[in-house]
Amino acid sequence: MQYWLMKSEPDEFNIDDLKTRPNKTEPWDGVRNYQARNMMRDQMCVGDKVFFYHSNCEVPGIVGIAKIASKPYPDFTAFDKQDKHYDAKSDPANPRWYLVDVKYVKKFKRTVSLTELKQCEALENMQLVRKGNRLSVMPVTEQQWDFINSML
DNA sequence: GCCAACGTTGGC
DNA sequence: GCCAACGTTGGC
Repeated sequence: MQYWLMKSEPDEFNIDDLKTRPNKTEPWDGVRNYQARNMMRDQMCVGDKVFFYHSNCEVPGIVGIAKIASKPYPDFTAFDKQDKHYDAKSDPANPRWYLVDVKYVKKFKRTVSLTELKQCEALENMQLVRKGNRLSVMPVTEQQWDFINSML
């Protein structure tokens, strides 16, 4: 089993939205970055655990835990002309973009803020705290996972 | 294959 | 709202 961190802008889709979805599950659509896609398409397995991260907001940070709830499958929003994430170059016969379903596990009692994460020596190699990092999906090591859970 | 121009992300 | 960092595009 692997661990991940996935970012979402809370104005668009936050952890409470995930919790109130049918079956507490939502397709993680709209990722249009190849590195992030490769991780979802090639590495994610059902049952992998995910830190749910709120970005581009008042207090950016990790707000809870989710898990991977489906195998990777083509991102259907790329085929929908009405959709904000429509991509004419994604051919349904040979899809360019993939996603997985993500299911709610729990919300932390408090947000573990980015500021706080940056202050931890144990996390200095984490991609998230590196300058200029813009990846919306990234791997987390078991050590990092355990450490962050111990910060609560 | 280089690289300038442009668009996006996301912290602050 | 600003802007640094980074990814993508497209001319050459």
